[in-house]
Amino acid sequence: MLRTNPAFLHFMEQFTASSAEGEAVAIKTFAAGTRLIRQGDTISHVYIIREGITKCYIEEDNGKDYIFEFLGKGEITGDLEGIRKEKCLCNIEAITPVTAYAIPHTLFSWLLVNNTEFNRLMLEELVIRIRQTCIRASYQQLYPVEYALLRLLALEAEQDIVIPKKDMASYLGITIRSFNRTLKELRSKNILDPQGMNIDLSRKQLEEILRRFEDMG
Amino acid sequence: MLRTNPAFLHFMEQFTASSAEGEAVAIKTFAAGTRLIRQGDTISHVYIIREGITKCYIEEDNGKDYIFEFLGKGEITGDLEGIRKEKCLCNIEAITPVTAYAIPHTLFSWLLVNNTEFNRLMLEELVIRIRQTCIRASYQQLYPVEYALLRLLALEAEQDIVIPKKDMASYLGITIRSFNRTLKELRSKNILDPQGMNIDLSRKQLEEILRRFEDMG
DNA sequence: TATAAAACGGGACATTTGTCCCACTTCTTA
DNA sequence: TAAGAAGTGGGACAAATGTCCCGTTTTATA
Repeated sequence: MLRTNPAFLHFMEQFTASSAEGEAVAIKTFAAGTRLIRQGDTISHVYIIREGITKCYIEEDNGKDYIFEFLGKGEITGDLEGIRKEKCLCNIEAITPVTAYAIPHTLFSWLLVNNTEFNRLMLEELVIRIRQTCIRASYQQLYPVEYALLRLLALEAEQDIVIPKKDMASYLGITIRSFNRTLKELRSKNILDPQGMNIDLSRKQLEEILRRFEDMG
Repeated sequence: MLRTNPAFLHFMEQFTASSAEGEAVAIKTFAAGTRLIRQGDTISHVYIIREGITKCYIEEDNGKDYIFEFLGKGEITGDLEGIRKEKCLCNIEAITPVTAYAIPHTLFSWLLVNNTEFNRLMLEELVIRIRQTCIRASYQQLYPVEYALLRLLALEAEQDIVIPKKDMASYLGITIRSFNRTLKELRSKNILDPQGMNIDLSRKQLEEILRRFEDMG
């Protein structure tokens, strides 16, 4: 759920410090709640997050949001639009204060062609993104919400970040009402702790429950 | 829904015809119903479809399928696994007889590094795939099935291909029962023709109906 | 051509999810 | 500190979707 890319971050640190072209890279800061990128806009920079957490989401015309990922250190965004000049697909919104490298499209394109390492990092990043998006789209479509919610809470516990409830619901593509209802059911089954939304099981027990969903739906 | 990539196909035709390295590329044929790639396998080739149509889908442990795309001429598959050596994410199954270029991973990697055009084509392909997957995941999650079904039927009419009902349902991530029910509702609203599943509206009328969904859900 | 196998279409019912609404808390800020 | 705004949690009902099942039609094949 919170993607990071240490290799990309490391590359940028090196690149800005040691290369002449690195001077074209600016560092921008964004307050929590502001957007790095606005869906539908045409942009001229690619961002690589240096610090902070953002959410990447589509706002549908009916007013609902669908969050794809939370992006942290080293994640790149605006890259799709840098590679194929199209309007921005998603909103990228800071949910904590964010600082990011801003790379002009000209430099971005130049790096893709002239820097093998950068090109490689970009390819791998795109591949990871496709894999994760596909895996999630599939199980959110084919398993009950309870299953997806448990997986989400497990991830949240591993990385210890706190995501607003509203955003978790949007990540699952459901309403807050459904989200709350499912939480309550999990509590009544003693899978979550009585008040909060923490998983009240050992890793092993959790896996056993997830497996049960998978064995027969 | 049926993705194709003429530029990729064209590249392969040129490459196999004119380059020495092209000799490493084999042409394989697959009967309808057989798989080019099996989910979970480790593979050593990338395929580019020369002729025919395949479906790209994940089989979940609970027995349900989720189809991401139907892939036609010029589409590449096995590329994710060629870039990052991981187990296959999806099944690729021929739904018509298929012939495809089979490119060994060694050559694939070599092309990515040494052939700027190929690298470029690959980047663009990945970007397109991400965009489409994201867009679809979002609206399938946030709009009623009726909306997604209409969009699907509109696409099917444009390209004129026939997809089995079972597969259309899997593409939408729903059961055949729900699929039939929705068809019936659309017929009773005179949006589809009385017997079949063809859209019985002008392009304009259809867009009007889709817009209504988008304006308020 | 006869028969089995597969696809099709839909009724009846259960489950899941959304919508609407309200009471209660918490947070702003005038 | 009071008043309004925003967030929380959940009841009641409506709508959407899945499950199970059965009779019909189409397709494949012996």
